[in-house]
Amino acid sequence: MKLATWNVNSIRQRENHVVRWLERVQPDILFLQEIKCEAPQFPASRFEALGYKADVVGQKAYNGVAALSRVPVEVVHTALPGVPADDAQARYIEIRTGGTTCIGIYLPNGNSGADAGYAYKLAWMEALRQRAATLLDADEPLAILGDFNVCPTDEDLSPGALPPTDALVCPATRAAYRALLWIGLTDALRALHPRGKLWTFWDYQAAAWPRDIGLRIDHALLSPTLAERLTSALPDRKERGEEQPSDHVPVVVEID
DNA sequence: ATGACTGAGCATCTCAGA
Repeated sequence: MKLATWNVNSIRQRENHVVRWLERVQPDILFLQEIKCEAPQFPASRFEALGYKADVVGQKAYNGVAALSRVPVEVVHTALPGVPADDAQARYIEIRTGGTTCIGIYLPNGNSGADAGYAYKLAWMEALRQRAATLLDADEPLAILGDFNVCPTDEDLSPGALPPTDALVCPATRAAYRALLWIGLTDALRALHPRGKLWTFWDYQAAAWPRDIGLRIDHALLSPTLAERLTSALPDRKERGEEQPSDHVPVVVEID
């Protein structure tokens, strides 16, 4: 099983990139983030032509997630259980394929909206931890992929790329990420590549890409039985060098 | 030489991203 996640920074701007990438990599499921449109504007037919069904959780202008699947899936949730029902932000999609639960997330950045914005990020992370714990208690396979907006350690960003107070790196954010690991999830990329740069994001500004100033903020977390069968896990750096790229690249994991 | 980005929207600027 090949699972992938990609923050595309507008699906309408990146439609052709995603089509070419699906043809090249052929994942079973690709989770998308920041599609930045509502479901009717999502170019589902382009992907259906390649054999991928689109399940879309959209909103106007901001956020928005989707799952493209070439295997049979059923949608279980389109919002994160435990987040207030009046939250209209499209950041979560939970699907099942066979007995495996796969979740795609776009975790709040936390740098905007002052104290309330950051509190929302932490509340969202705690709700995700509780949802994951519930699913792990059922002892069935679970994978969570997406843009977590967390650099888990100092090895996950170029030195000086962000101030230590930034919502992507500050201690409370990292503690909330570690809490996801403590309940039994495995960080797939670090499980196979414990050291070194594994950037998944390069800012558009300040020539970050040619200087290789990046962050690792897109992750794949696996339950124990999936982690035991993990055979590869890498960001696809090639995509950042394409014309008009997203600022994120895909992350791909393969499970035997 | 202290520079410098991208996208959506009701838009000629603001907000958000990270």
